[in-house]
Amino acid sequence: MPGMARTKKVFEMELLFRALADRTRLRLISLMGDDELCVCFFVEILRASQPKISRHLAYLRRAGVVAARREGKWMHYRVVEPEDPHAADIFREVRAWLKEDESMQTDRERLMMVCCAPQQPVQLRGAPRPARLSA
Amino acid sequence: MPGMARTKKVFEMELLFRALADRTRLRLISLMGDDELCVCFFVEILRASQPKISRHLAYLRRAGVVAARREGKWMHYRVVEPEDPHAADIFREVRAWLKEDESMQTDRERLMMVCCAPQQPVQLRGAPRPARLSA
DNA sequence: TCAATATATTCGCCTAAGCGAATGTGAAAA
DNA sequence: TTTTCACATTCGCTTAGGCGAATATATTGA
Repeated sequence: MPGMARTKKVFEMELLFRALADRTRLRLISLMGDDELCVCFFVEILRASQPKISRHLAYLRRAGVVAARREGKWMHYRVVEPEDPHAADIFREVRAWLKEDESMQTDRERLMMVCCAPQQPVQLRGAPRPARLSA
Repeated sequence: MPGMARTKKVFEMELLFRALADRTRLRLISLMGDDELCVCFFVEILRASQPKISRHLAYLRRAGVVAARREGKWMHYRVVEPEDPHAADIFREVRAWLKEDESMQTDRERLMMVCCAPQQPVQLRGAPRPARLSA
């Protein structure tokens, strides 16, 4: 039924924009960048409660914007490009925007500081560090 | 205070995405295209109640996505490009996406049919036709 | 001045969704 | 096997926002 497909496309647009319409979720997407990141880092950097972070990550997962991978006790989240080419274009623009935003840069700088510090904060002892930042 | 400015930017992102996170509002933006359009046409084409259309147009106006101009009894709405260059890029991508969406194309075809018809529907007698379509 | 027209706003109801607090779950460690 | 750790989910509450119905407002025409 072609009517269904049309409706579905617009629904996916709405889904994407709803996912992007929240400051916490924008910060999560910005922190992931092009790498995987462990949940405990989001909690540490955003200084938000763990359930709050988990709920927003679940929201992003349901919207198809991120994917999760389990590694032992830890969950790693990464950004997923939308299949629709237009959606992918828009999503790329959004991430470029986030890269230039000052408050998002501050978050990422804090992430670098935490990852590269000789001594991890108590919450993060033993947590798997993001690949690119730990090199 | 630089902290304010940072927060404001992200808030404007959220505002834009919330404005885009609704099917009716996407249809309104798509119908405006690059022209002004009179409210009565939105009501006619979307086959929605006049208060519903007005409320969504007010929402878009508050979000800074459209502007309104009065001409006698009629109100004309048009799309406004965001000031922020990244926001403008994203908004352009969204409108390009809308142009390629089938259901949005159907709306615009209906608009052309109504505007170019020799006899306007009862609701639209005397309504000012959009500039480019009435030529 | 009064009625008609085009549009905007308000009201009451309902759902989506945000938050903190508490609780559940799966994997590793003890 | 029990405990601990990392994370997910649920619950109760609150707000944003969508809708139809009714009403308000602004402009024009009679």
